[in-house]
Amino acid sequence: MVKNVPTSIKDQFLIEKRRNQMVKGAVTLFKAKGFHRTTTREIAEASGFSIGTLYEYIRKKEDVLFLVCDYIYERVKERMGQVLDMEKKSVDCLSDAVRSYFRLMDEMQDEVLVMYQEVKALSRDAQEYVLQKERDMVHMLEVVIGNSLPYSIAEKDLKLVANNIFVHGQMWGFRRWLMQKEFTIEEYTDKQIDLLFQSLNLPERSS
Amino acid sequence: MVKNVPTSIKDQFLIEKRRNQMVKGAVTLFKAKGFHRTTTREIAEASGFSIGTLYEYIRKKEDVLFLVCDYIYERVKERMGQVLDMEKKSVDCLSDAVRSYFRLMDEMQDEVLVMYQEVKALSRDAQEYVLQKERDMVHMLEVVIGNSLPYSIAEKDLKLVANNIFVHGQMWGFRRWLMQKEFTIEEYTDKQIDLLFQSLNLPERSS
Amino acid sequence: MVKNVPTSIKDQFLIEKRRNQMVKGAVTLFKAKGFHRTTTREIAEASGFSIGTLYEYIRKKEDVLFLVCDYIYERVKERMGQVLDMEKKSVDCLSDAVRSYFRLMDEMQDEVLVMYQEVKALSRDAQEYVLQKERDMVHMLEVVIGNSLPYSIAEKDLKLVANNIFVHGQMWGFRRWLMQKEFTIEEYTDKQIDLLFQSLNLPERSS
Amino acid sequence: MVKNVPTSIKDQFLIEKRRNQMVKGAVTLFKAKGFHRTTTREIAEASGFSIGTLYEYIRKKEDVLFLVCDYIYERVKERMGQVLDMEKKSVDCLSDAVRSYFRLMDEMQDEVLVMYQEVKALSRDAQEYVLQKERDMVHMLEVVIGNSLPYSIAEKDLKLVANNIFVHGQMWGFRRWLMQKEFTIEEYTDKQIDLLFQSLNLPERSS
DNA sequence: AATGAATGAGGTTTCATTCAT
DNA sequence: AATGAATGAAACCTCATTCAT
Repeated sequence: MVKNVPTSIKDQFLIEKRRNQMVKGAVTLFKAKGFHRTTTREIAEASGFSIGTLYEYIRKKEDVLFLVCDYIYERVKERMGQVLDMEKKSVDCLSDAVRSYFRLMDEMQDEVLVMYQEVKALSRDAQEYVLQKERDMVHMLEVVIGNSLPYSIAEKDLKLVANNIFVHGQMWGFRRWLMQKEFTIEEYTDKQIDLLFQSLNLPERSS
Repeated sequence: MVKNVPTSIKDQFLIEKRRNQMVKGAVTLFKAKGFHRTTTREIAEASGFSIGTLYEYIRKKEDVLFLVCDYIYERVKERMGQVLDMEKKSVDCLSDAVRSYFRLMDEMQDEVLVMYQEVKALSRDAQEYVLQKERDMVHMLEVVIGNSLPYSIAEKDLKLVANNIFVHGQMWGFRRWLMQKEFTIEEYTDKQIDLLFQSLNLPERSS
Repeated sequence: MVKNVPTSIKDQFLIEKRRNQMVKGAVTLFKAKGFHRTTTREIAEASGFSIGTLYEYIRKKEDVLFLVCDYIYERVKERMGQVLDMEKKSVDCLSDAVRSYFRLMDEMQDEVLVMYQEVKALSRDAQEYVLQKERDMVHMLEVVIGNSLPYSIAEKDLKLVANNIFVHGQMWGFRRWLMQKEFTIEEYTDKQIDLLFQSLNLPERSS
Repeated sequence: MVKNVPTSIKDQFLIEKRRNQMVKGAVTLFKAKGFHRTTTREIAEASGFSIGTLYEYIRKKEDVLFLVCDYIYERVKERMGQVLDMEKKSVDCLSDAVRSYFRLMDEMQDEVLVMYQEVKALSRDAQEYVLQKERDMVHMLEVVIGNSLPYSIAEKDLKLVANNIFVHGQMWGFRRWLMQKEFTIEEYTDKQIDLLFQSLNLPERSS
């Protein structure tokens, strides 16, 4: 399930460290100029090492983008996992999960925006990999919703609701110019949860 | 409000014709390879004329992308206008509008996908122009919703709901690999309208 | 049997002209620095046009080398053809052919040297193509020898003798530092023909 | 006359050992991909040590090629010396020498091919050195021929015949695709010796 | 109006070599 | 002696744009 980017470096710890530098530098650049307008030299510079060193840790420019995408999904999965681990299966759990997810999407706005706009620059393979990660995440939401509902719900409806929540979270980032002029992240979260609960016939949150 | 792409050609009719050829050819290419990976030569070829001729009708490659975006929004606005023109202000009007909008998003999937993935390649100016068009469209939805509701609703809630609907429509296209394996466009539309109506406390649709 | 190098130029006459410029420029450079040490920019400059233009007439640097090889073989085949066309089938015909071939190898020394040292830089495909041309040329020599001999000779012996002659011709060029200090091309030719005739038990040439 | 490649290692025995590893690995690689397409990293790996270590035993990549060429000539000279040492000066001696030389060329095919195709990648200095070795070897053949002939022969003719033999030997390797489909090494040797003897007016070999 | 040959800036990637450990 | 991470010059190639015909 893990797709490793080849490297000629042997020190695993160094790989980790350098690639983190890369992701950090690259996200800033991609956000500002997009993947295609960013040169590999700029990425190297922003990462704090030479172009030669950059290519010791990746094979192709595309690998940087893949690393960025991977980084995002790893973070999301980690966070979602924390919420899911909580064993209490109640309605509160759902609002907590959504709130948690939205907060993460707010924190990782830049990364999400970048990923949203640039995935299609990845190879078919990498796109498929990223898509699977997305499916996994939506599935996590499905589980939370399923656990939280006091009644049973059709599989398909579950899927749709989960997808809606998922997209609403990303939308906060990728439609920032439209949403963030109107709402704070708290307002946005509250209102979306209200709408969600209403559409699911759940009791008003006490908040 | 209209942003014209300069050209050295005098014959207005010819401009229209050639640019339609361009948009058609370009969308196919952009969908397949993305804006950056598509060359101007390919666009010219797909449009049925030479690279020299292409540059008689645009100034820069970016102009082609702009023309594509413009084309999409023109179509959406036109269609939404038709729905809005209907004077009856009832709940049915809302479901009709959403249904209509979703159907259009289904028809123009490719164009929407392209636009979604490539806007950031436009210049600030053009992006601002496109963003405004999007605001206009969301506003149209706000009007429809406002007109349809039997009760009054806060401005902010209206905006959020309109944005949700807008994104749900696009989501059908840009998350096609996830949605279209699960639903037909009719199912998707019905279910989303159901959820929408429930979240708005509107009576179940009869259909 | 012809392996065309793709180009984006449509004017056939122009292709011919530009490629001749290329071959001329490239041979000089390859002779001086070898294929790998010669840069595409140098080739473009030596050809009298820009790097961009160079790449309108070829796809890869390797194509230049292929064009050079092709040029040589075309020339040799043409010249050998002239000799072979002469219908008189006598011993003189053989010495004429060898003399003719050696003279050509002398004229095209640089090209032959280049080809000798650089064929292995070609792709498998191109190498196969070039090898076939070489087989063709050796076969032409076989025919001349066969026609000239007053007695019959085993197929294998014919092949060996033809190969020897062929290599002796090239050797004049690719071992120039050793041969050309010792002999003039006339001396070299005369002496090789003497040895050849003796080994074939043919009467001493009158010359 | 010996041209030493500088190194920072003191232990002479180690130098010898490591360089043998290098030559062995390098020949395989050069044969497969040519000198220029082979990277120093590959050479190091094929030699069984790290890139850092490689550079402890050579100064520049070219040194590896030089070492390979040197190795070949050392072997040839050694073998030819053995044959020459035999004091009997007869016609048999000539056919033995040729046979011996051809056998060596067969054994060292790969090395000879590599050297043939890559000498021009050496510096002027190294090329001059290698050329001198070649002159030495041709001269050894001249001596053998001179000793074997029952009549006197002009210096120039001697030189030419020696050169022909020399090239015929290498030709077995560098024209392998053409020769080795047609002949076994024994056939090839026999036939070439036949032709040689005939051209020198020597009696048919008994064998 | 239409064509397509020409241009060259600039992008990605490779790889010989160094040097601190 | 051995290692391998770091470097950056330099190579190949692409492609948006121009302009003479």
